[in-house]
Amino acid sequence: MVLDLSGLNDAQRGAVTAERGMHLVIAGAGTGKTRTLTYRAAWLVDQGVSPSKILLLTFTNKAASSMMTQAGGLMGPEVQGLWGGTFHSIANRLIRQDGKVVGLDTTYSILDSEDQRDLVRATVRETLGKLDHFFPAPRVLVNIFSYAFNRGCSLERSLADKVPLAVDYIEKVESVRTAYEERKRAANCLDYDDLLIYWLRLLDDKDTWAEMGRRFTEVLVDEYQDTNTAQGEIVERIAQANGKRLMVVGDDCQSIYAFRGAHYQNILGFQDRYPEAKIHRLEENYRSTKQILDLANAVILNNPGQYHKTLRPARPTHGPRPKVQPLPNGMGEAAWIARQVVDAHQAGTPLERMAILYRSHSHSTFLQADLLKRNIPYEVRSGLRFFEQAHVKDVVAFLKILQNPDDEVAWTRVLGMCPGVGPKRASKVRAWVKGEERPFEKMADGASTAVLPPSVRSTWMRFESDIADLHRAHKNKKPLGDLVRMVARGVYSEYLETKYQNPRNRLQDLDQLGILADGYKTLSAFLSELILLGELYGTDLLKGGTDDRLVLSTIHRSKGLEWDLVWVVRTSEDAFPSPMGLKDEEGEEEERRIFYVAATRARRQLIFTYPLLGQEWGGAGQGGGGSIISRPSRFLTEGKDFVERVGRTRPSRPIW
DNA sequence: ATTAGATGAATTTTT
DNA sequence: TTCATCTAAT
Repeated sequence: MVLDLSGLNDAQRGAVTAERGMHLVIAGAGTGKTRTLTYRAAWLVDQGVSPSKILLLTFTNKAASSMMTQAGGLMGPEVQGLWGGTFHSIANRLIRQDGKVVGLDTTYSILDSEDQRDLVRATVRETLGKLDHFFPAPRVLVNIFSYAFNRGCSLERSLADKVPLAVDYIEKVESVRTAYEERKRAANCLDYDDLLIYWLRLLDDKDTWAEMGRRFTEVLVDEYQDTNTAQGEIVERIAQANGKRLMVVGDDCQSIYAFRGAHYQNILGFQDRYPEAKIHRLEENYRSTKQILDLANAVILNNPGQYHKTLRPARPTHGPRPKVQPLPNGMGEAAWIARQVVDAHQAGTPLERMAILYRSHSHSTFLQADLLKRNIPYEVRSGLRFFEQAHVKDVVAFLKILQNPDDEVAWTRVLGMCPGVGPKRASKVRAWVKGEERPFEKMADGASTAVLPPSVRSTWMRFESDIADLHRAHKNKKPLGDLVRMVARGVYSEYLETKYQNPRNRLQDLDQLGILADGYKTLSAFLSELILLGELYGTDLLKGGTDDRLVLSTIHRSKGLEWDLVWVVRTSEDAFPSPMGLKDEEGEEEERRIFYVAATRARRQLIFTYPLLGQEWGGAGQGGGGSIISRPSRFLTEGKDFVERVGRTRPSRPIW
């Protein structure tokens, strides 16, 4: 393979062909970050490094998949050998393989955030009983635990940061965490953070640490500004083991995951920690017009602590100034944008080159309703993922108990589907399972019904026999898709029909799930990837038909992507910056970075809209809530010299 | 003793 | 739309 580097600019080429060692690439939005990183990987292979010795890490799945696609374009089939993915998915691959070294039972299940919440809820109920109203909700507790780990700080600090009103509960919160950890261990379940914890444990072990250094002679990290303390530590320990061969790429201005413990100090401090590291700067922007970059640069300048780089357009591209359009209300906003989309489409821009972005998923509801009404094909990249839909999780729960019979969360879910069985009776059956040597074999004879009252025995018996059949099919190495189909056609189908109003659509999803499952060799690989790569499915697999679809996405999930036309909705003071985000000191700066990310997604045209009437809370029903006149977002005010405001609908009222 | 159904409240961002 | 708690029914 001879790699053609002529398409790169000097700065990019410098980074790509730099001698092997420690490198920090500071790269603004649209400057070819991922390109540089994938060329680097291809260049290393060109230099004789085996692809299987290169570890490419990113923070999100989308970034990982676009990186692997690009790398595949450069190096062809050799890309197969590359170790590329998110921190969590790589962690899973490594500890499934070697977890035994650190005392892990490698048939573990992975908990998603809903599972975590359920388990925490059960733990709270059992350890604390009744609580007063101000004790943090399970969902919040999960956040607090996770934030403490990802930031590497104490639980108390985390609690004070996230829920200052609840600091007095610290002891109770601590006891819940202890009990939760214990419960996970008993159920042989790992949550997202545990995946990283066990990777760190592997690195604690001298031998596996050294082995890891030999295994990955080159480490490349994308979106480094989004790494948190734990991830930063993983990267650095591997680098210490492999003779400091590490390249990290990032943009401190695009650090938007502080709520998860990411800190752009990680990237700012890199030079201090590694004085020998070589710094590369990419400032030539290949994406946007000058008018868009001017706005982005002007707004981010209001963040004092940021590395100041000015994005320059690589080519002299000009276009219209970004526009600001106030509209009467949320529905008007949606309708106006939809009309613009239609116009642009008729003028020749494919839908897939346009996107509508928003701060929070809830801002998309009016848009979805309007697009549906007009028959405009769209794809939503926020909210529930394929895997997170209740019916998919239901079926997956059946499969999870086959892989890991100790999985309390999955058992509880399955048991809860049986009428007459709630939390209490479920725990009796779980206790029975734990006590049996071969629970599945015994279930074929209806053995577990003994612990239930007579009234529910016959119903549960049918669940039992389904589970026993599944177990047998799995032992006989039936294709994984068959297992999915067995569940979907068994007792579960009755549950599905009664529980959900749209059973037909859901059954179609389950067909897709079966097809997806057929592509995997092992149950464990299927289950892990479903959870860890969840967002990659759903949209791609399910909505057949046209490929030309408009994208609706949260700004967070839009990172790293680009479109010709971008609308950013709800850019009013009451929605963006998000009121929630302004709680602490650094909140405003983070919101400003989010705004920066949104603006720099656009290639040719950028349009901000906001509703003059504030959020309508309860929908159509109660007319109580919002008749407050909104003001445009402070970020638009900061960039007012670089935007054009159009269609003032309230001439008497000064908008700026 | 448990569960199921109803009522009232709340809502950022991701692995 | 989803979540927690209260109350009625089994």
